[in-house]
Amino acid sequence: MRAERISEVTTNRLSLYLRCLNELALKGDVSVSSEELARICFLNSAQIRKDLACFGEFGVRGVGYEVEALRANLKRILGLNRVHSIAIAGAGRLGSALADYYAGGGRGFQVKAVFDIDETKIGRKVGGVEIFDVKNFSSIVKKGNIEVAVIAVPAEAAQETLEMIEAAGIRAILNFAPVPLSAGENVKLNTVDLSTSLENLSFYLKGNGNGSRVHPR
Amino acid sequence: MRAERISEVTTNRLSLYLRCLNELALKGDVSVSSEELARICFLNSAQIRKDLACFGEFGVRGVGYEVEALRANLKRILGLNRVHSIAIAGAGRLGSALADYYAGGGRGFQVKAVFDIDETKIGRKVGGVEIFDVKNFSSIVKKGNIEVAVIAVPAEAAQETLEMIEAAGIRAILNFAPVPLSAGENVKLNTVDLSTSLENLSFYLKGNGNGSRVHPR
DNA sequence: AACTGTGAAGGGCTTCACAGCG
DNA sequence: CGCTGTGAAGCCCTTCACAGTT
Repeated sequence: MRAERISEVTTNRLSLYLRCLNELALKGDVSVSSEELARICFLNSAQIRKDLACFGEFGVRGVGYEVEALRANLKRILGLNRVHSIAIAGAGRLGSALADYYAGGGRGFQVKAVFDIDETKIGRKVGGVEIFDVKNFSSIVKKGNIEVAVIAVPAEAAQETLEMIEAAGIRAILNFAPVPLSAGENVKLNTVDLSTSLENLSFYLKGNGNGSRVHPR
Repeated sequence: MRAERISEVTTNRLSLYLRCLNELALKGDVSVSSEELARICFLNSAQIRKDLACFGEFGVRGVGYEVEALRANLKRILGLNRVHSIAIAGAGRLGSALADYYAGGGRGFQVKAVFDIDETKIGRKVGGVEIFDVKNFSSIVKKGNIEVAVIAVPAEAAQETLEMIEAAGIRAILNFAPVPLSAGENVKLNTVDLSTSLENLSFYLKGNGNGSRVHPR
C-alpha cells in the first residue's frame, strides 16, 4: 500500500504498537497476530494491519507478525534507532519533571539542556542536567546537536519562545503552553494541553457525557 | 442545531475558545466575530459557528458574539462555573508538578490530595497539598468530594490504580501512564501520552514529515 | 486452515456556500 | 450590508469482508 502521507493518528498508533511489542518480547513471545495485538491495544485488527501496510509487508499470512522483526521495523520507521537530544525551555515544575524523566536517555530521548530566564536557577541542575541562561539557547543547541525542543514556559512567553526555538534551527517542538501558537512551514509543533484535557473531564461530569470512553471494558 | 452527541474534538475546541475569549475580555473587547476568533485560534470560522451551534444560538447576525455572554455560556457548558476537586495518584516528579500547578484552585481545578505508596513521602506536602497513603484513597476521596483523579504512577501500576480509582466512585480520570488501559462503562478516561508525542516528533524528523503542522503560518 | 493485505462501504468531521436575519 | 446558522459537499479515518498467500 505505502500511502504517500501518513497521518498523525497512524504514527501515534505505531508508538503504541511498539510499546506493546516490547512487552510481548519481554514475555518471550515470538510472533503475534493482528487480532491478538488488537486485543492488547483495544483496537480493531484491520486498523493495525492497515497501519502497518503503509510501510511494507511485515506479516506472514497464516501466521502473523514476528515480534522482534516488527519491533525493529517500527523503531526504524519512527526514527527511534538512535537517541534524540532535547532542550527544554522553562525550568519550572513541569520542565524540571520532564528533565528528570528523560535525563538518562534510556527512553530514546535525552535532555541535554534546560533553559530559564530566572538568574537564581541558572547554573543549577535538574535530573543531572544543567540549567542555562536562555540567552545562550541557540549556541548551546547548535553545540549539542539538539533536534527537539520542549516549551514549558508560561503562556505569555510561549510565542516568543517558539520563535527563538525556530530561529535556532529546531524543527520538532513539543508545547505545553495552553495557547494557540503559530509555527513556520517546516516545523512540527505538537501541543499537549492539560487544561483542555481536564476541562473535557469537567464537561463529561456535567452530564453531557457517557461520551467517548477510550477503551470500553 | 443542538446535536445529540458532542464529540471530544468539539469540547476541546470549546476550551480553546473560552481561553481566547478570556484574553479578549482582558483586552476590553466587547464583541467578536467568528472570523476574528478563527484567526486567533488558527481555525476555520465555520468550524467555530458549528461548534457553538451545538449548544444554542449565541450570536447576533450582522454583529458577532458578545464576549462576556459567550464566555459565561462556555463556562456553563463546560461545567467550569464551579471548582472541581482533584486527587493525584503518584507523588513522583509529574504528580508533584501537577499538584503544584493546580494547588491554588485558581484554574478551575483544585488538587485536594496526592497519594503514594512510598512511606518516606507520605505525610509530606507538595504545593501545599498533603501526600497520603494510597491505602486511604477511597475514604479521602469520599470525604473530600473529589470527582477527578489523575494517574501519575509508573506504567506497571497504572491498571490497578485505575481500578482503585473507579472503585472509589470517580468517573473522570486523566491518565499519564503510557499503556492501554481498560475503563468501565460510565468512566471517562483521557490519556496524555508524552512518549507518543515525542516519538511522533522523531518520525517527523526522520523525513516522512512536513506532516501536519498545527497552525501553518 | 489461518491470518495478512486491501478494495469498498460506512461514518464522522471539516469546509464550502448561501439562506436567513438583524 | 454583515455576520450568523446550516444543508450539502468533500475529505479523511475506521471498519467490514474477502481475496490472496503460506
